[in-house]
Amino acid sequence: MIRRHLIPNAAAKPHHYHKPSLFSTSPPDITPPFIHKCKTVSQVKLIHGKLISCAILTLNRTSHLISTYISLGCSSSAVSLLRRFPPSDSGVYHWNSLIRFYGENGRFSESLSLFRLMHSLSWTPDNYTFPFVFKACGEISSVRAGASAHALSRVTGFNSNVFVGNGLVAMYTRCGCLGDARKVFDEMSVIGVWDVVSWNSIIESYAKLGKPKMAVEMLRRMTNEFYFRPDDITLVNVIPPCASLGAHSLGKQLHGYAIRSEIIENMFVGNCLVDMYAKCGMMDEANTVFSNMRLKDVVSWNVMVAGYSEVGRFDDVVRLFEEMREEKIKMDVVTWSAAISGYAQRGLGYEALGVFRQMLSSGVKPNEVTLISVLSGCASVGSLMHGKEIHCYAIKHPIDLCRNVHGDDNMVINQLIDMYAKCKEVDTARAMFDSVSPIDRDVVTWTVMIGGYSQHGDANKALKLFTEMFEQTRPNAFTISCALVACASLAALRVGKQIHAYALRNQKDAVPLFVSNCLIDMYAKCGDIGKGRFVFDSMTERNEVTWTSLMTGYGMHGYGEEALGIFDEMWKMGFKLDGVTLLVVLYACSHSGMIDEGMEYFNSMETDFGVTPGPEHYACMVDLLGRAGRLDAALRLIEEMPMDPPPVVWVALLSCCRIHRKVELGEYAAKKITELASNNDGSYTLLSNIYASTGRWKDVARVRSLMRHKGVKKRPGCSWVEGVKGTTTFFVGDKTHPRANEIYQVLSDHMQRIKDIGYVPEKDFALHDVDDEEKGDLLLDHSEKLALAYGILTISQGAAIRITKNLRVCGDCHTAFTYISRIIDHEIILRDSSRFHHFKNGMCSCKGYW
DNA sequence: CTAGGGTTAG
Repeated sequence: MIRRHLIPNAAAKPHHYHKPSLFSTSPPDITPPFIHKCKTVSQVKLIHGKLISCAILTLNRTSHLISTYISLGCSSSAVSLLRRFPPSDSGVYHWNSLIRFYGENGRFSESLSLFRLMHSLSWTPDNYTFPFVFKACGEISSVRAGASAHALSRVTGFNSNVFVGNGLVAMYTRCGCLGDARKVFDEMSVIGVWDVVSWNSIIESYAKLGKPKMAVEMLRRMTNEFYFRPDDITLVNVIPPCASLGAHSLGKQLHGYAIRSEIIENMFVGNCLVDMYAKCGMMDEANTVFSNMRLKDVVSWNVMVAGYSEVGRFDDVVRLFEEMREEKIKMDVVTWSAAISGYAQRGLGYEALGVFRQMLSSGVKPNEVTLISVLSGCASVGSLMHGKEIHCYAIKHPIDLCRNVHGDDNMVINQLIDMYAKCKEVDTARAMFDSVSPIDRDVVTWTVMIGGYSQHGDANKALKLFTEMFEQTRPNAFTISCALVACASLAALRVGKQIHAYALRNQKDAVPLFVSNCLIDMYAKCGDIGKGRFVFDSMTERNEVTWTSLMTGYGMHGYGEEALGIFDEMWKMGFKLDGVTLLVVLYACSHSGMIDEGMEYFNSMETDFGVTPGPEHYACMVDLLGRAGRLDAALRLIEEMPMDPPPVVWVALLSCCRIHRKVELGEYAAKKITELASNNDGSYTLLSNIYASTGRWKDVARVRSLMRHKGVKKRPGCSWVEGVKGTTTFFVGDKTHPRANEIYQVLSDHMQRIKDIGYVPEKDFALHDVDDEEKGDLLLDHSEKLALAYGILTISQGAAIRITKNLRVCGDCHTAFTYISRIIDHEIILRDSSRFHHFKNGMCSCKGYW
């Protein structure tokens, strides 16, 4: 009390202080504006100390001190000052400032700690406190803290404040609690405190938490029932839901409203509109909005790029990309990632890699999305080396293989598994798959591995994994289609049917188009083209792949007319016909012996369909002509090729030489294959068989020894037959089956019976797999014959016997099967590496073209 | 002294 009136001693002034003016005066001059001029904490502390020593620390002065401390970020001093005072209404302001200060600096946990401290010191938060607190809870996604603050706001009666209510809705949204957000929103209506922000917040809730329909519905109620005028934030919240719903007419209305209300000037609204039109595939409209935007940022460009990329207008993607460079738009990680992914998705893997390098040199840091994009580029071109490089990059840089930008996904590791599998390193892929603990595997992890096995590894392993998967998770449409591909390659009709049934049982809406396409392919490759047609007929939507799949099916079953019919229809319907379509047509002609038609299509490829023939088309034509015995024409075609003939073309010629026993031409073709440094195991076997068929045994021995010398391994032929209890596989001369004796007995019985009706073994095929002289009974050993015998033994009368062979069927077996089909009560459906043969009543559907 | 915003992927 006495010291209060003491005058500060001027001599106490610290000599090192550079602004003596502050201290050259007496206490009454230390006024608030003066204190606020302090630029450093130490200045404030000096004044603080002075005031204490003068005992003139009034509440009023303290208040200015506290706010100065807070504004300078020295919250500890502010807190220690606040703790000295009993709670008061005016003091709450300082707590609010403190809590806000931490929030503004992203220190949300500390913000909440202060709130708890304040509460424990018996201060009562007010309507300003809660919004800061809820914001902090939302930012750290803590429903616990949020809900307890919510409870406190009820106790204090501040929950009827519109700011508090809006803060709550936002908080629950950020915590992912849509129900709670909606509850708060509804409670607010009871006390009638809604404002535009409340509506914006609840719309945002639905938009962010995956309920676009409800977001749109809330917009309707906001405008139609409660007559609120949407503002720029409303539009930014509701246009993305329109985009994801494909609701372009509502989007257009909002666009119109934005123009009338001049909200269109807001760049964010513009970006949303561009994105909405782009996602609805309306690139012209998107471009109009984009061009009319006065202010654009990198996002405006990004959404345009993404839009063009989505609809496959890749030239426009590149154009925009170049324009961005010219206009010096600073590209961000999204721009680069989108460009990389655009290239990768078009199969332009090396271009994708090039863009990735440019990105690195531009200094923009790649993120998870960038890496998966560039990895998919590596996968698309099968570049293992680059893929490994990216893998190393991911390890060396702070990129979490098991986290995406949202922190909840295995994107990078899944993409790595996919990349390794597509680069034919299936075992490496599997090792990575195994390194992900089962609990962390998601449906994509399983799908890429199953897809890897079904396309580049062992389809049996794919199906095994598919079964294992059910222990942990359920397949999606992508998984299903991968499994169907595996069934198709194994001709596993039974499993294929089960998967088809599963897809039908578990469909939410319709079976997706691409799954149906896989089904057609699966049924066709499993020998049931009728069921493939059934799937085709029951589809409500078809694309070029659908039509091509059915056409391929008809082609490989020898239904040339039907295949050509499909092709004509496709053409009439205006489908884009590409190299693949044409190749399928040519093969259909080849498999049905339609030489003239094939020639006609081939000759008019460029003029009528605008497709330049590639090496595969030439190979197919060589096959077509050669098979028909027109080997000279085939050779002429090769010589007329505008490019250097690749090995496939010569292999096709060689295999025709085998059929027609043309030794010299065969040798010529084989020489070409060797010159092209292609160690094709099939070509050696073919050549050796040509020599064998003409009795040139020394040459046979020479080729065999050459193969041994060069380490060329002949792929072992094997056949499998689908039975009730699963699939049984036979190799050449296989005696490992428990019922081997019975199988051989059945086989020799049948062989004897067909000899009686005119079958003569074609001995030269015996050399297919052996190199000793015992040619006699060896024909009996062929895997397809063993499979057939097993089928006769186990499959019920009248049912088809379905056999699949990994190589081309041997000529003698083909003849034998034709005879056997006369004496057994089964249709024999044989799939070899090139097509289907349906043997029935002494006829084969291939009519000799195989 | 108070709350709310866009884009990229398998």
